Amino acid sequence: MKNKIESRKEEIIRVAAKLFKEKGYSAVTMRDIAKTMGIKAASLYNHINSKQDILKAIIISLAEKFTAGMLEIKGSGESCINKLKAIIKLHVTLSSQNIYGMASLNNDWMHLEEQMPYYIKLRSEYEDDFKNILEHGIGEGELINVKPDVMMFSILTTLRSLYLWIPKKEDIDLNDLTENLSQILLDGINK
Amino acid sequence: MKNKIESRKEEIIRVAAKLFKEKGYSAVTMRDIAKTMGIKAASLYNHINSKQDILKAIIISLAEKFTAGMLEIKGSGESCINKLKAIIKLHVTLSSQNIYGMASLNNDWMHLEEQMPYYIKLRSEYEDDFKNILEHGIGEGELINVKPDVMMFSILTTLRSLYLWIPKKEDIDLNDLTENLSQILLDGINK
DNA sequence: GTCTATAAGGCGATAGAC
DNA sequence: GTCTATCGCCTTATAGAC
Repeated sequence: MKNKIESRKEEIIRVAAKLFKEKGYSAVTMRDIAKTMGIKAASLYNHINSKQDILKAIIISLAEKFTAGMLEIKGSGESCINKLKAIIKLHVTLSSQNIYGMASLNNDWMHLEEQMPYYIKLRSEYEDDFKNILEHGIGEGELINVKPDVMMFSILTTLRSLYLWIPKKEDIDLNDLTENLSQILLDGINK
Repeated sequence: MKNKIESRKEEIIRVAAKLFKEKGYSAVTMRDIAKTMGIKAASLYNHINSKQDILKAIIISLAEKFTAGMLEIKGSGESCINKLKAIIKLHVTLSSQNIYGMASLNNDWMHLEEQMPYYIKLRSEYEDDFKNILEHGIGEGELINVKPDVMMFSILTTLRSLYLWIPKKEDIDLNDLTENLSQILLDGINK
């Protein structure tokens, strides 16, 4: 893990992501970002080329981390249930490390310009891989025989919303959360 | 159920909700709404007072429907599991009837002005009622003993995201969906 | 009820001084 | 690297003709 001093560009991206989470990309102005940093809007352009570049930096790097995580899980040779537990852990880890970025990834991707097709491709491939794991689990009798579409929707929307919920619990233990989520998502809540 | 002819005001709200789902409240202009309706932006102001009024009309009416539904479920005297099934059905029903409005309810509530505190109040009370049902279920041994916060988060985020998913399945049967979701959310997917 | 014209201000981005 | 000043465009909303 690199631990170098945060560059001005990195600071802009960090501050912007936080504001994007609160109001959304379109409602945040370059003047808002600059004011939060204590400088003038024009000064931002010495470090970034455009507002769009900030959004791109936030979303694409995060989407690629999910793709890399799924690639590893796919090739792990584990059982379906263990692969699903690994996916849950992947989402808890990346969401807790990038709470603000996750908001843009979920809610502001439609404001991407040149990078939109690339983002859509990564997301589609991720969902295909996820569904493939579920279909194998059903085929080999590990999972109940319910439509894999509905299963994936249910699990993935919960995981994608983690960023909304993790910051609220200040005393949260991420291992506990991963364990509780695995139990609830895989085994249900009915005794 | 009223079946009167759609007024111009209702048309504006319907068209706006669809655009808000695609790009978010802040990124949709009055010109966008007007152009979709085939009129000029200035003409919209003969039917509504402001852009903010449109958002208010979309979000508050929907939030109040959820509150009314929860009130009925709370007083039903059913078991915890049956109350949860009724909540799932409530979300499937309201989401399928208001796909575009659900997007604003989830993503654009932070752009409410005067009505924001009222919206926050309705949402908090809904979540408190939901958690209360879960806590009773745990206390009486109907549900497994996992943190009710995590349970509620998991179920409620899935239900709140239904609007993203229902329109994709053109041939969907809402009773099937309710049944599948109940099975997955309550009993899990692990065989 | 819709139009044209316009007010009053905010937007992203650039030029050039320091 | 930050500033002031500014450009050209877009924003919500209003006034008043038809």
